[in-house]
Amino acid sequence: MDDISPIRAKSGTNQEGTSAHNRRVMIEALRLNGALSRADLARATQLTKQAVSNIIEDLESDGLVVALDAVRKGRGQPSTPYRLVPEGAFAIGLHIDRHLTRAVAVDLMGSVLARAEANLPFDEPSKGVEIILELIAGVRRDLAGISAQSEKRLVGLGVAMPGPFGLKDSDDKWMMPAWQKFPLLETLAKGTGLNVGLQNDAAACATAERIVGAAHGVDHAVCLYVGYGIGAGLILNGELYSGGHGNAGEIGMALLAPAGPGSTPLEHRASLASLYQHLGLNPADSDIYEQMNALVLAEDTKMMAWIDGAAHDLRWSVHLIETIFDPQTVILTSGAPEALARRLVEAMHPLLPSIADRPGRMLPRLQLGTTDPWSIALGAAAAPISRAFDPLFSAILKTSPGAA
Amino acid sequence: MDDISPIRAKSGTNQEGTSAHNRRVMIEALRLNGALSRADLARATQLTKQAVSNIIEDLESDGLVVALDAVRKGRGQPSTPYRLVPEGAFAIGLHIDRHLTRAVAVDLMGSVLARAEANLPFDEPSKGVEIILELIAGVRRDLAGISAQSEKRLVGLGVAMPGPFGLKDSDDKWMMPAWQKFPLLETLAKGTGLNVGLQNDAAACATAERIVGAAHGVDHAVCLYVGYGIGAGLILNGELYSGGHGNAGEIGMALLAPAGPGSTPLEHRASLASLYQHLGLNPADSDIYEQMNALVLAEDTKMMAWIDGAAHDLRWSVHLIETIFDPQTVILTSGAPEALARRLVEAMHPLLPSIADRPGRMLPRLQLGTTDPWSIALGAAAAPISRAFDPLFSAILKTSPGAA
DNA sequence: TGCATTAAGTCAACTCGCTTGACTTAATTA
DNA sequence: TAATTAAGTCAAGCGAGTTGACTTAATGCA
Repeated sequence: MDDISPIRAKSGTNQEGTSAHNRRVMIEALRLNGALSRADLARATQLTKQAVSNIIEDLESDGLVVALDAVRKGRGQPSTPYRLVPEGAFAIGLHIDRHLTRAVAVDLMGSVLARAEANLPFDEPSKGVEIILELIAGVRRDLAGISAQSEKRLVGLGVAMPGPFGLKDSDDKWMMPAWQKFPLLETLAKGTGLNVGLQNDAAACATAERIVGAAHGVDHAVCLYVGYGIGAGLILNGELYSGGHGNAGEIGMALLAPAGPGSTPLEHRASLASLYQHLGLNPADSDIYEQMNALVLAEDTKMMAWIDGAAHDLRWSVHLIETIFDPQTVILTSGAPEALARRLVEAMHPLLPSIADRPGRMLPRLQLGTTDPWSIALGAAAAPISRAFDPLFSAILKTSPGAA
Repeated sequence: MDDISPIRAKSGTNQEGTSAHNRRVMIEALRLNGALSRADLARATQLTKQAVSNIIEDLESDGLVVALDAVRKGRGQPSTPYRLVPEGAFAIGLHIDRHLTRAVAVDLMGSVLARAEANLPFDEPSKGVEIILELIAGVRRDLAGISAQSEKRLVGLGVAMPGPFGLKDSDDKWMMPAWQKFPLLETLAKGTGLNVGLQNDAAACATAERIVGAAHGVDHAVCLYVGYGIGAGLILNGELYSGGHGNAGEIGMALLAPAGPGSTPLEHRASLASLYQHLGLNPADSDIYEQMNALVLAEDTKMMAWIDGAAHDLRWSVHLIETIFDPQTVILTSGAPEALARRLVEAMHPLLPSIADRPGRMLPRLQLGTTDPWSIALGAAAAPISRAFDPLFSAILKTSPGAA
């Protein structure tokens, strides 16, 4: 953000930027529409048939798209649809949580091809990094067994971990203080030789919903993630928004009232950490997931009470989010078992009135997203893919580091 | 957003898009840095000297920039700095409020060159539009007296009025129901022959702060506007964010608590409307501004009580905004007298803790912005200028309607 | 059966805007 | 006075989308 030079200016662009943008537009169009012919693409992108032909030829020789069988649909020469090749690119995603870390390998379409997990020492990042590097190496080996070209086509490593990042030194047990100070990204970049990017867990969840979930093709969506903490992933104008310092959406610390006894952080009321505390569960238990599921299915009184309490605050969070962002939809995702997340969404209804309560809505105001515990790692992996292949403003600029 | 064609895709770009982007980058660089030589611009934008030379030549012949005297600064040939020409473009801004409407003409630098105001019938838009068209015509005449080329260089008409827009039919007295239904933009477009754009008052305020105020050159800022209602103008990634349906930032309807007795819209506690009600003032009084000012200067008990109450809720609003957006700064602007706004900002301190409370901050967490009652009209006028001259993603696309 | 119609896709020449590298201009410094 | 440094220009080059004519291959109608 802060330039070394005192002159502030955006970067210019040239034909390379044009070409990069158009390639990305093609890829996005194929991702959103499944398969399209060159003529379809030309109409949709407003480029000429010839320009599209050249770009598709390039993409095909790069192994990113393939032709399908020609289809006859009425008069005229049959069209040849093209679709993305899943094996056209791969990425590694890493999800670091308090007690556990997960790594996945995904392809261009966001399918998970390999996965691995391991326990993580909460307070010893230097040991933890070794475990992580081993985990990543394992996933890479698995991936290499699936596609011989995987290493060449690996576009990066995405890391997701609980935020917020870069605050004052803090010993807040909600965060992971030892990890906050450790030079994680540099170490991982050295250890893997890959481009490394970081986002918080909620942002990763939103990225996952955008590539393969409920936010696919939606340009304005907010993804509420109820994990150990709670956060919101913001998709604004079709891009993830990270704020001035990368901490946008870190609503766990949001106070529920301006002052007085109700002035509690949201995280203390509506997060799995608060649930564990309420129920006296130990988050380090290996069967914690099953314990929660059983309690929900049994309609355990204390569980139901927590759900009602959390729903009360989440309902209002949705109201505030709608009021502030005017999104097309809000998606609730969670690291909790699906039955629990479903009960939570049900308990949040009826929603509070807001500007989202408008005529002619296409999407529901609130929907249940994924509850797959691997989805954050998936979202982390989707981030480098998105950086490399989605049409972004930054991708046209001369300083753009991304490749496509 | 919703295409007629079932195929969804972004538009491609070509050399025209490249050129348009680079022109805009030059203009923005000159706006942010005052005056720069071609060599400076080449370094800042990462374009070649030659490319910059050609673009500057074009801009000069278009009357958008002029050369200043050459400056010697060390070895080498002296550089010739260029600066923007204020008379390079003009725009009209219109601020429609409940009882009053204001029109201004501004130049490329955002200086107000002409202004006019009139009372407006609250319930009769068809009569109101005639008044408005007359007002605009008057401002245009004044502008033509200042610059002979003004008509040729008029890039558009920006309209700001209280939102939210496009909701269910409502007779909420806080809104302007008759105006919501009236085809205002079409009528104004026909009546003036100009491109017309609409934003809500808080967004206009943020646009004004960005072009000539505290948000100049800041890419992540939120502008709280305390007017008859209350709203937030969101500047994210250097662009105004409007949400999925143009109502982002309409926080007046945000409930202050999830349920129960405290569940009041923010607008009922922290807006000038609530102040008028609290003090028993009549907003239609012509000297309402002076009345408020006198009460603040006299430290009137009821006034101070309102300030304390509003500050209580606003302090918390700032906390939530910081938590959700992670902006570089929050700017409080108001249609109230400066003394009142200043007291309000003072009463909001100390601010609540949030992620904005970080080490190494450059900008204050909260600052007082403009209290000029004309600033919304100014912001409305700045919008078409921004659309036409700022580097925007949409400006590189083939469908881009803006001119530069 | 045969020909007009329609649409996908290609060919080759063109244009536009940035790039390249050498060159000119004009100042400072030794 | 000559070397050095930096701004800015010149002219050829190149890459990517555009243009318009052409080819290919279906359908539909007589």
